[in-house]
Amino acid sequence: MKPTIYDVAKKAGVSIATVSKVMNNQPVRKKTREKVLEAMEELDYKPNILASALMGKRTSTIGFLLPDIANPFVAEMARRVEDRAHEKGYNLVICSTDFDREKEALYVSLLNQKSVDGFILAGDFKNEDVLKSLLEEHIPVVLLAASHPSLLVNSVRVDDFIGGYEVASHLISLGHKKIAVIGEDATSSKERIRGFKQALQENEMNLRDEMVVIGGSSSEDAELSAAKLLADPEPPTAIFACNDILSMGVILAARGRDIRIPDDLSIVGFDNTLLSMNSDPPLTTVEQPIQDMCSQAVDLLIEEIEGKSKTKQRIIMMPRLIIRNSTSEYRAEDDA
Amino acid sequence: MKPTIYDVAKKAGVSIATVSKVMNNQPVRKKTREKVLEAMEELDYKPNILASALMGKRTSTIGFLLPDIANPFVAEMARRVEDRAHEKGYNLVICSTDFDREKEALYVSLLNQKSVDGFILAGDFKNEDVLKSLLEEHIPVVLLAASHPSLLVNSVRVDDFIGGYEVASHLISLGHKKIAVIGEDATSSKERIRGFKQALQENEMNLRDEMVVIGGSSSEDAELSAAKLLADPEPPTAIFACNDILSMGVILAARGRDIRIPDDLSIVGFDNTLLSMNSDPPLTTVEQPIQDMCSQAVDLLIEEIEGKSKTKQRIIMMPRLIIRNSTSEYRAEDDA
DNA sequence: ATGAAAGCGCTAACAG
DNA sequence: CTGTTAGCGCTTTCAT
Repeated sequence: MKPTIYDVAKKAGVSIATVSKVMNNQPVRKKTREKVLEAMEELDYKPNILASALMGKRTSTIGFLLPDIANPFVAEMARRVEDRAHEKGYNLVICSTDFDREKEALYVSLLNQKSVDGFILAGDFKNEDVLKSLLEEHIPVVLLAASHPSLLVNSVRVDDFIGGYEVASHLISLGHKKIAVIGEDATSSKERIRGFKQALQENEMNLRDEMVVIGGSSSEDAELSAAKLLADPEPPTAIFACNDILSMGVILAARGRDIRIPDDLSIVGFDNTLLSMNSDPPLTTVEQPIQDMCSQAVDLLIEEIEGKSKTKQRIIMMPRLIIRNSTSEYRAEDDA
Repeated sequence: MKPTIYDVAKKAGVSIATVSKVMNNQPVRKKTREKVLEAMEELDYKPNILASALMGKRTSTIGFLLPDIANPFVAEMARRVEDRAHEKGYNLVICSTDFDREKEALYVSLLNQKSVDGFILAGDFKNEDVLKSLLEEHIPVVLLAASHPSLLVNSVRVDDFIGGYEVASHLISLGHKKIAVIGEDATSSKERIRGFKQALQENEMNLRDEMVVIGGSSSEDAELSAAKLLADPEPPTAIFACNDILSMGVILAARGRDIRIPDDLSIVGFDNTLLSMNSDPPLTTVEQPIQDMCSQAVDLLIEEIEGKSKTKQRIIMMPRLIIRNSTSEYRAEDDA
C-alpha cells in the first residue's frame, strides 16, 4: 500500500499531528522538521489530497466549462488557462457543454460533488439559474470570453463591440456598400454585430435585416447561410462572419458558386485562429488577446479561491484587426 | 451546509448504513428504500464523492495526458474521449505535457494523489519509467494514438505504417520522383516514414537521407525545414509532412518562394484536421478514425477500471487517404 | 433487513 | 513545540 501519514510519523518517531504540521508549514522545531522530511523522502510519501480535502482543504482543481473543446479557439484558450492554472498548482477538469443548459447544470453539479475549488465558464453560459446559485453559494466563478450585465461576477472578455466596429470600418474604407453578417446565437456575436452596425450608421449606411443571419455554430451552418445570402439577386460584396469557423463555411459557399475571394467577395472572420492563418485565402480577422485574457481569468479565480479576493471585476480587453487577403477594395463590375 | 448522509438518515428515520445501502443498491426493504429516496429528494442530497473515494470507491475521474490541447487534432480527440467518458459517467482532467518527461512525471504523480481512476496517455509518452511504474502499480492505463512494442499495455492507434505507405503510393502514381519528408520526433512520424519508404522501395525508388528531416512539432519548424529543402538546387516536387500542422508550414514556405501548389510542388499531410479542409489549397491528407479510436480507448480503460477487464489489447485501425487539391501529376518543366 | 461502530487519511483544536 | 483526540462523509463488517 501507499504510505500514509502514519507511516511517516512512525518512521520519523513523531506523531501524525507533527507530520501534518510540517506539511502545512506550521511551527515545528527545525530538527524535528528535518526528521519528518527525511522520512517522507525515504518513503516517497505523497499526501492523499482527497483526505485533506475532506477536512475542508482545497482540491486544487478547477472546473472549466466551455462550449466545445474541439473548437480551435476554445482549445487555445484551454491551453492558456491550463498553463496558468498549472503555474499556480491547479489542475483542470474540462467539460464541453455545447451551449446546452442541461449539460451545464449536470456538469456543475457533478463537479461540485467532486469538490472543485471553483469554475471558469467560457463563452455564453446559458443556464442563468445555475450561475446564480453558484454565486449564492459563494462558489468562486469567473466568466471567460463572456460577461453578465447584471450579475456581480468576475469576468474577462474582449470588447466585441469594438471588434465589430473595426471590421465594419475596414470594409467601409474598402468601399463596400452591400454587406452581410453571419453570426451564432451568442452574446459575443450579437455585440460584434451591434458594433458593426454602429460603424455603418456613422457612415450613413444601414444593414437590412435580411442581410444579418444568426444561425448555428458550425462551419456547415454558415455555409448554408452564406449560400442563401449569395443567391440573392443583388448579393453582398462583403460578409462578416462572427468567428473564423463560420468564415470557413462562407469561403466554401463562395467557392461552390465560383465566387472569387476577395475579388468578388470580401470575407472577415474573428478570433485569429490557426484556421484563419492557413485558409484559402488567408483570412482578414480580429485577434483576441487570448493569453492575457486567460491568465487574468485564472488569476481572478484563484484569488477568490484563496480568499485574497478584492472586489469583483469585469475586465475588458481590446481586440486587434488583422488584415490578410480575404478582403479587398470593392470594384463595381457588371458580370451580366 | 450541504446535506450529508446523516441528514438524510435522520429525515428518513433510519441509520446512515441504510442510506448508504440504498445508494449502493444493496438489499433494502422496498418501503425503507422509498423513504430514503424521498428524503434524499427533499434535501436535494448529493453524496460527497471525496468521502466515498476515501473508502476505496472510484472517483469517476480519468487523467488524460496529451501533448498539447491547442493542437486541433488533439483537441478533437479530447472531445471524442470526453463524450465517451461522459456517457459512462466519468470526467476528464486534462494535462498538456509537450512531450516533456518532467511534466509527464509531475502530472501523473499529481493526478495519482488526486486518486484518478486511470490514465489515457495520448501520443508518444516519453517517460517510460513512469509508464512502467503505472503498470506495476496496476493503475489502469491506455495509450491512445500510440502503442508500446514491449510493454503489456492497452493501446489504440491507427496504422501509421500503412498511412505512410498510402501517401507514397499516391505520390508515385502521380509520377513524382523527387520526394521529401518532414516529420516530428515521435514514433508516429517514424512509422509513417517507414511505410513511406517501403512503398518507394517497392517501386525501386529511394529516399535520400537529406530528403527526410525530423524536427519540431510546430508549423514554424516545418516552414524552416521546408525552406531548406526547397532551396536545394534540385528541389523535391513533392513533400510529405507527417501531420497537417507541419503541412501548413510547408505551404507557407512554398508560398514564400513563389512555388505554386500543386503545380510546382505537391504536399500531403496527415490527420485530416479542420486545417487541411480549409487550407490554401485544400490539403491531400490521411484521415484517422478518431471517433472509433477514442471510444475504444475509453472503453478499454473503463473496463479495466471497473474490473471487467479481459486481456490487454493493442487495437490498430486503418487510415484513409483523402485526396484534395494539394497534389497533382508531376510534369517535367524547365523554368530556366 | 437494519443498525452500531470502526476506519479511510488527513486536519485542527486542545492539552501538556 | 509536540501529542492526543475528535471528527470530515462515507462504506463496511458484524451483530441483532
